[in-house]
Amino acid sequence: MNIGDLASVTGVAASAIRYYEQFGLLRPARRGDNGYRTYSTEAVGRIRLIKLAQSVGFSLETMQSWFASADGVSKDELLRNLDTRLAEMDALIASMKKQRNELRTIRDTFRTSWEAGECVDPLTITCQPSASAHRQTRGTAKLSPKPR
Amino acid sequence: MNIGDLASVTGVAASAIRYYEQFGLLRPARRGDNGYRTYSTEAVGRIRLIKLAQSVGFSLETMQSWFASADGVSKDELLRNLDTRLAEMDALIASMKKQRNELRTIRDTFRTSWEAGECVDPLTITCQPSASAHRQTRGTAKLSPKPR
DNA sequence: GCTAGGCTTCAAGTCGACTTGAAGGTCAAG
DNA sequence: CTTGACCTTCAAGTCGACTTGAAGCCTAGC
Repeated sequence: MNIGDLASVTGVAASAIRYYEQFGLLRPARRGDNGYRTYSTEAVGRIRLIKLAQSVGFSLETMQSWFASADGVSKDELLRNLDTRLAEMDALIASMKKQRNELRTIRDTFRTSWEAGECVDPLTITCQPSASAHRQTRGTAKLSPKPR
Repeated sequence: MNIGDLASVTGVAASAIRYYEQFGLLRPARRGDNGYRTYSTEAVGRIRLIKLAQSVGFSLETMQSWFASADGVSKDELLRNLDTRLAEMDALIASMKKQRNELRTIRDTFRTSWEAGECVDPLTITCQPSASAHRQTRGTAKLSPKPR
C-alpha cells in the first residue's frame, strides 16, 4: 500500500499524510527501493484516529506529544487531558441544553401571549459560567465544513 | 461596560471581540457618543459560549449561523425564527453529543491499547472505524496552547 | 520509446482566527 | 492643558494546517 492508496482509503490527501509524517504522527512501514512510502493497514487506523482527535479540537502538536511518548510519564498526562476534555464537553452540552430550554420557554411565552407588545430579542443566547477553565485556542476546526 | 472591561472580564482580547463583531457573533448594546462600544453583562455569557464552542471544535463561521441576526422582522417571522433556532439548537446538541462520544472513543482506544500490553509502542495505536463519517476540517484548535 | 499517471522533495500560497501597527479621537488626573 | 490610558478604524502580519506548484524520477501500457 503506497501513499495514494492510503489517501483514497482514508479520504485524506497524500500531501496531508506527508505533512503528518513531518510531525511524527505516522511513518510508513518502509520505503521501497524507488523511495516510495509503503504503508501497512495500521496506518488507516492511525489516520482515522488523527482525524477524529482533530474533529474534537486537538492540534497536531498536541497529538505529537501523545505519539512521541517514549517515556511512560505522558500516558497519565494524556489520559488526564482526555478526561478533562470529556468533562468540558459535558459542561458544554449541559449549558447548551439549558439554553435550548430557555429558548423554548421564550418561544412558548411569545406564542401564548401572541398579542404581547414588545418582542424578545432572540439574540440573547449566552452561556452560564462552567466549572472548566477557558483555554486559549488558536485556529479552530470546523464542525460543519463546506463540502469539497 | 466598554470593550476593555469586557476583555479583562472574559480574558479575551479586545481585538478578538471586535473580530467577533465583524462575524455578527455579538454586538455592543449601544455605541456611546464618542463611538465607544458599550456592553451589557449578557455579552460576558455570549463570549463564554463562543470560547466554549470553539474549544470543542466549532468555527466562527458555524456559530455565525447559530446567532444569525433576526433584525427587523415581524411577529410571525420572529416566531419562525425562534422555531428554526430551536431546531438548530437540537441539531447542535445532537452533534455535540456525537463529538463527545467520539472523544470517549479516543480515550478508550488509548486506555485499552495500554492495558493490552505492558510496553505498547505509541506509534501502533490506531482507531476502529466509527459509525460517523469523517468530515474535512481546516485549521484546528489546540488543547494545550502555549502560555501567554 | 512515448505518454500518462504516481511518486519524490522543497517552496510558496491559502484560509481561519486572530494580533499588531499606524494614525488618530476621548477622557480623567495632575 | 498636557500626559497617559483608553478607545476608534483599517491594513498588514502571524500561526497552524494544510494545498498547490515546480522540477524531476519511476512504472505500466501502447
